[in-house]
Amino acid sequence: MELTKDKSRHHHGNLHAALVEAGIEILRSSGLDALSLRKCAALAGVSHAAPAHHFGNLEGLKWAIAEEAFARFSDFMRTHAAASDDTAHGRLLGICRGYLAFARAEPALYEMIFCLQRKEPESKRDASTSYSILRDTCAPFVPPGTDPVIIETQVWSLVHGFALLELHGRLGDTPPPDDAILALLRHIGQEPA
Amino acid sequence: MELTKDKSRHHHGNLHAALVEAGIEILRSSGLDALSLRKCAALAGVSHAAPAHHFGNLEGLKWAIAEEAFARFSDFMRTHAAASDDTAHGRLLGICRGYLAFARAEPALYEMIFCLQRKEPESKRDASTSYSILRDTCAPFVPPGTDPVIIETQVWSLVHGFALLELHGRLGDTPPPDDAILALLRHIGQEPA
DNA sequence: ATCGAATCTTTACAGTGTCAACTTGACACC
DNA sequence: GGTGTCAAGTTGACACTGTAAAGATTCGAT
Repeated sequence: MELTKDKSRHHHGNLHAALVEAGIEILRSSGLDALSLRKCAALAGVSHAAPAHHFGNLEGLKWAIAEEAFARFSDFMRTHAAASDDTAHGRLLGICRGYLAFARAEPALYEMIFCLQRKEPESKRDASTSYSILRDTCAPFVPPGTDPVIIETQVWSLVHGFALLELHGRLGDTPPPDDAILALLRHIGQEPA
Repeated sequence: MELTKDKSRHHHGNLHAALVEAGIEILRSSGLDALSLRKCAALAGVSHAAPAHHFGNLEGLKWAIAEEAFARFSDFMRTHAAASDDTAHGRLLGICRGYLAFARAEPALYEMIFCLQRKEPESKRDASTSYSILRDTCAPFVPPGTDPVIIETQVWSLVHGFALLELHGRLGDTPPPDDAILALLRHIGQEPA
């Protein structure tokens, strides 16, 4: 059951990473509610109070896990963007499909990173790279004189809302297909007729 | 501190409603994480195990609170819709503004009702009336031959995503104004150019 | 080799959900 | 009136949680 053996040594060597990996494992197998400091400690083969020493508290551990999760999340979007048409619209649809694919592939991870209340500014290496993907992909659709944040927030809101509604079972047993929802993005940046 | 006095009687009389009200009070003052069976019991002036007798478990209590919350949520949407232009677009913007206003006025309540994982089909009287408001308001925008669920999900996703992103602090200190985001809805139901 | 600091363990405590057994009260029935 | 029955709450217990304090161990620099 333990991910790391070698209980001989007092010092673990790389406990930080081991605890993050244990947390991801628990999230995957048992969901967000099952994540606890003590279970991570047990899975890493370490005493129950060790995680607090590294991360301060449970929220600290969650942010550490989130940092790793954001990296995988960005990869998902990049991969799906590369598999789409090499046009502005194709790339936009691509990252949206990647976004939704990640939410379905790693629901607990997805829910954790986005439902985690941000109190301090996030570290440079996690969410900001995901956001820069969004920003770059949205750039061709920003009309002159418009704040890019508006376009980015429209896209993000639509995809994020859809992902969460489906994840929480609000869309019933047969949610509408992704592309039907994403079709709204064909009008992104257009002036109203 | 207790909401209900009269500790003389063994039977409370209306403990169900009292516990729901206590839960709402706790959500308002201390947020979603602070909600617990025991605190509700204490606030209602009753023993710690009484809530479980009524609601089975914590999730049962949450669903009971959600039922009341959905009613207030529907009122919010109706009120804001009535205060908007009496056109199809005006009503659509109205319920969206009501949606966002509720999320800001009662963030813990909002987060609870929508992040609660649905396991059994919801009871008839709660979320379905909120959804029928959405359905009725979206009806004028459904093109012939299109599944109405698609239009409804597009609207819901956009507003829900925006509300949650703002609530969780993902949009920074100065989120874009509501109407700038909702402007995307001017194209709802249109065929792509 | 030694000292200090970082790392992890041990112990302890309060709060949580949940269960089983018990008590109290209300109500119908004879 | 007495009685049985059942729902409504209480009490006590248990396992689990986060978190803090204090002790043990190991690493690293001097």
